[in-house]
Amino acid sequence: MKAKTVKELYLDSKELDQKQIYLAGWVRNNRAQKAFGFIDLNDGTCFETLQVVYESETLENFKDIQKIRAGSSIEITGVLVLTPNTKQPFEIKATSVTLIGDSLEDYPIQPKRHTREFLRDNAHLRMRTNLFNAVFRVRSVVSHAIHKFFQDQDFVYVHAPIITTSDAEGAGEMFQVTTLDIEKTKEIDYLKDFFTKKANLSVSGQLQAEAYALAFKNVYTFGPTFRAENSNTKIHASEFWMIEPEISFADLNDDMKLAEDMIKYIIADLFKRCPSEMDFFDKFVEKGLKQKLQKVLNSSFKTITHKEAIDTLQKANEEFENKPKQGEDLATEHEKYLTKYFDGPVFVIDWPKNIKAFYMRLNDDLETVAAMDLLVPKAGELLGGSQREERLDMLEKRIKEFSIDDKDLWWYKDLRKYGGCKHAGFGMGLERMVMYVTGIDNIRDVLPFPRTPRNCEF
RNA sequence: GCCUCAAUAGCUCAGUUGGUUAGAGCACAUGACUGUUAAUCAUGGGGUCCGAGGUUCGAGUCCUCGUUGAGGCGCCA
Repeated sequence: MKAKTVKELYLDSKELDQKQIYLAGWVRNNRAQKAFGFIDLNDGTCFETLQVVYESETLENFKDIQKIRAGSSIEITGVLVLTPNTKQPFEIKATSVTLIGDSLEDYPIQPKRHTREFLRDNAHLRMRTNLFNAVFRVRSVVSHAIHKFFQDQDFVYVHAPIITTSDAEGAGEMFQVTTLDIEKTKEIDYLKDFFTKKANLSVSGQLQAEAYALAFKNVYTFGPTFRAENSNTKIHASEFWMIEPEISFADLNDDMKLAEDMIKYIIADLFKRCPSEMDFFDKFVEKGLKQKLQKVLNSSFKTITHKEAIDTLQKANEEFENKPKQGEDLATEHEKYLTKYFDGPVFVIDWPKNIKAFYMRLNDDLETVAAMDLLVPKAGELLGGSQREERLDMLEKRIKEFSIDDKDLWWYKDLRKYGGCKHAGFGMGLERMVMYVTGIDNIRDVLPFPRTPRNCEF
């Protein structure tokens, strides 16, 4: 008999009524009574569990089945029975239950509430809980939705290099990559290192994506990103996944439109494909989550300039620890106020040129750059992007202003010499998107095995 | 990197002003129970009170240092 999955049973329960079923999975809970008992079985194919009923009359090994502990893997055959008057729409009346892999007495995942911290310490087991099962299925579905969104519009998926010798990306501290024996090397000579120069893990694939955009028109990257900052917050990790689309013959408005369309596409797809998971988050993680996301789907994102943002903050009847000032960066408390004030995602555009990266296009006021940050509650800066400086003379001027060593940027400047055009792009942290749509407020709980300062277990 | 807080049974926690043998619920084991669904009930086993030092007649409790974790800020996606 071909094995069924729990998901298939839920999809076809009416047709399968009274049919013999074979399937395998893991025991979430086992409630044994004198002459019968109930097993909640999850096989990983969907959020729901399947209730298996076993009875002493029909099962020779009834006494053994009663003792099967949570976490054990089992194989069962039985008859599907519709049960419209109970909590679950159907169940399986077992004709055989076989223990495949026992779960020892000290199994950490019990049918009870655990703290997120404890489950983080058990990252190899935590996806067996309702919460993390839902989180990591959603992470997968969001990733797929992102690919669909771009591929359906003929964007080319570019695998940006993970090792780079360019130090000019300017997006943060980098992890060094070397084959030198650092325990034995006293004076470091990079000419003797693997790449004959100092190499690091990439903090962004953007510069390389620009090169591909100027051949394929529209491209995106989607891959791991590494940041070595000693950053201890709920929204930072040392290893995370980033999506970086880059679009040619496009300006900042096109860029913002793309970001907004993408976010709405992801949310709509999630509602369609993960209704059980979204119900669970709405009920147990963030009350009102679904309504919040529904509202995002049905409204246009707000846009304000950096100057207007500071004005709003200065007029606010609120004591900020960091006083908002024109020409200066927004502090976390400012971002939080703005998202609350606008009650939804808000683009902040036209940032002072000195606090943004060298490659961002200078606006006609010569004071601001065509940059945008999309702020959302919980995840903070969900994505950030800009129109790129396509004018070679302006770019070189900006590189000088930032005192950047541009010897590694020759190829990047070439892109302005040979068929350059206006282009734009943004970078979105996948984890921040997953946080936003699930209501989970710690990035360590949306990464399969999170890497943060002092933590590289598993 | 800075600041604040925390660490007691496998898990979640209580533990009074420093005072006898450190408790509860869940989990686990044994038993009871004819429809449970975080089942229920009874009985039982289970402790390096984070580590090292110190104060004291006496430390889970007070002090110092360390480790780990959490929250906030900074940096960023």
